[in-house]
Amino acid sequence: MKGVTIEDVAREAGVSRQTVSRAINDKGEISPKTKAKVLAAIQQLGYTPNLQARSMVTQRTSTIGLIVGDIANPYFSSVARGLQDIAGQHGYSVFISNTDENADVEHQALKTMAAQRVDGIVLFSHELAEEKLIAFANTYRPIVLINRAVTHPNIHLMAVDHVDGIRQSFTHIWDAGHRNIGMLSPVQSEGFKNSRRLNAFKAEMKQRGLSIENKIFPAQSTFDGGHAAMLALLKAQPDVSAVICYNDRMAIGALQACRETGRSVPGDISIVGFDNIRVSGMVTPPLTTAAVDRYELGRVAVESLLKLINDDELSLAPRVIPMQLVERESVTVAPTQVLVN
Amino acid sequence: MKGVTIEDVAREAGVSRQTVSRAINDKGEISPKTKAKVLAAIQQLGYTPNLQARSMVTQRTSTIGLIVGDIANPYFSSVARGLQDIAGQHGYSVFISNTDENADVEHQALKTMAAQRVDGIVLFSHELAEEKLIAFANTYRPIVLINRAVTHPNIHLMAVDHVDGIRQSFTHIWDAGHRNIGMLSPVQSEGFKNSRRLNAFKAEMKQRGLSIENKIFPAQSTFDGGHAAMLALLKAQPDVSAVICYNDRMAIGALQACRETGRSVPGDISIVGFDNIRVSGMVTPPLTTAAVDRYELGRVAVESLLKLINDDELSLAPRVIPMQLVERESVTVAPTQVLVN
DNA sequence: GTGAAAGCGCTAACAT
DNA sequence: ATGTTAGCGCTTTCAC
Repeated sequence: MKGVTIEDVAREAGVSRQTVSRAINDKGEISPKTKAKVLAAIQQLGYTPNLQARSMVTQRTSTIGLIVGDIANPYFSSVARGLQDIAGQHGYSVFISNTDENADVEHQALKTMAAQRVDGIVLFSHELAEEKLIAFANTYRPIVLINRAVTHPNIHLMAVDHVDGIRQSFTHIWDAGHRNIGMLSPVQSEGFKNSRRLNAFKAEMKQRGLSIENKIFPAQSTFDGGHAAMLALLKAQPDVSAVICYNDRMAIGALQACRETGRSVPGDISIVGFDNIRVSGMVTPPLTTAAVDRYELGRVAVESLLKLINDDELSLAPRVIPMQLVERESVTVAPTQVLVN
Repeated sequence: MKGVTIEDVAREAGVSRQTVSRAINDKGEISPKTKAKVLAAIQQLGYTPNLQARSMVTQRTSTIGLIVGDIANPYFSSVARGLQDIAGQHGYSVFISNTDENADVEHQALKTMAAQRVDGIVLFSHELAEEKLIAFANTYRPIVLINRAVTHPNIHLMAVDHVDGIRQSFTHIWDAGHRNIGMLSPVQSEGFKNSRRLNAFKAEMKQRGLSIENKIFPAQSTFDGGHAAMLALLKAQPDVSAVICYNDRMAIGALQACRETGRSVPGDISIVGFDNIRVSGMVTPPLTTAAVDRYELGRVAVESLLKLINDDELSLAPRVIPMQLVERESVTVAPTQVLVN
């Protein structure tokens, strides 16, 4: 970087540094004439204000941090895009950091953002211990925390309504007449104790008087996992007529399992995914799935963050982001089902 | 942010600011005892060094910029991930900015990065006028420019070998006995004058003595575009036996077109994609396609960038990133072809 | 309307 | 081994 400073501009324009500063920031009175002179000098020297130096005095960096599990995951990258667009419109640059959902890495990412003095942080965190998150929030503000409930004055909560997503999916297949319903769920792990989606499924089943006995098949939440779990479900429940999957990757694996075992989707079995990943519209049959507008999520997250940044006292109520069911072709009415209700 | 500074730590530990600095940066002699004392004070106060302030004096921000077309595009997000991982290992944070391949936005992104005083920039740029890029490079260094040839001492060139990718694809289907070969290409536009992939295809055809007359069908480089172009190709060349597509999205659209018109892939027609996007392994049939290791690309790009950052004098020779053909199931030997050669 | 002085938080260079 | 001085590039405050 060529080291042209405000001093150089001042000399070139024959004014003081302050005058240059005034010309740049358009505040404080300055005669149009000198302003033009300064601007010309800036142009000629190719001067770019040093934001770092500015932030030393303004205590604002015009920078925000986004911490995600993995930017290569389309879910996060869409959120990132929405966030960046709005941030950019407001003159903010954004740092992005990946955690792979590892507690230590999450902690480290937070510290780095703080060291960079970002003006605010949008955080996806599953693994970092609550007390550490709170300890951090005690020294930093504001944080927009997504899909996790940690109460703290410096943390603004925002969550996608997964429960409602499952409810919509369930209602959709229920209304199509399905009664023998299964679910492909993830395996419960250390850092993943309670799946809101699984619990929502259980609640829906219970509410309709359906037993969940032998209806829930856990596996890795991947294509292969979905494939294996579907095979298991098919074996245990040959008559299953509709399956709700934890996510689209599992659903696509399930599609594959159906194909291999000679079942037609949705002819023999209806399948519903969750997430609406890019592939979902391209598989055969195109997948019906519950979706969040991820770009919108990113947008909403920064907008709140920006408000929080601009008002130290502000505290926002937790915000719920709705889901919608994207109806494609993997669900149809139950074939020869006797409607019980 | 709680404003605890090096001064506070110094007071707490009963030493000078400089001593605190020494304890933090582990350089310059310092007695283990005082160092421990300082570290304790840091711990107690929850002090985080202000990187902005540090960079004012070191003239280094520990920050790099990545400018891509669209982070929501899996291609770029994978590159980003590779880049971030390596950058992170070296203590660098990364700013990411999207351009949507718009010249003005690209220019703006560059200026913003410069204003943030990032230590280096990895740039994907198609649209920015060459003279503007050069003008920028005159004031900023280093830049790693990917997939575009602009010669400048401050710009290090890095390009994926698309020509070789097409060559491999072509050779693959040629060796499988195909002779009636078509291509689905993008439409030539303002900012997109010469497709290296299309030119490579033409070259391969010519070299084998094949005419390109009525064999190249342009469309939007999307799923729908591929679908439409394939329909057109099928109409013009009912006997086409293999098709090379500009990218996987077009290839998947082509798959769909084949399905609709009752052609089996690869039974009747072999199809080759380009890019190896995530979906490609999941469609039916799984797509044979030319791939770059995108994570690797990001990795290699930062590694060069870091070298350049650490040596003002260094200048690196242009670097070519190889492609590999990922052989899946959309290509098979030509059915009833008379081998001419 | 413009300039001079002070200082943001830190480290490099030079004392001690 | 530790402290003191100066200054990075900018804006804020207060003179003029």
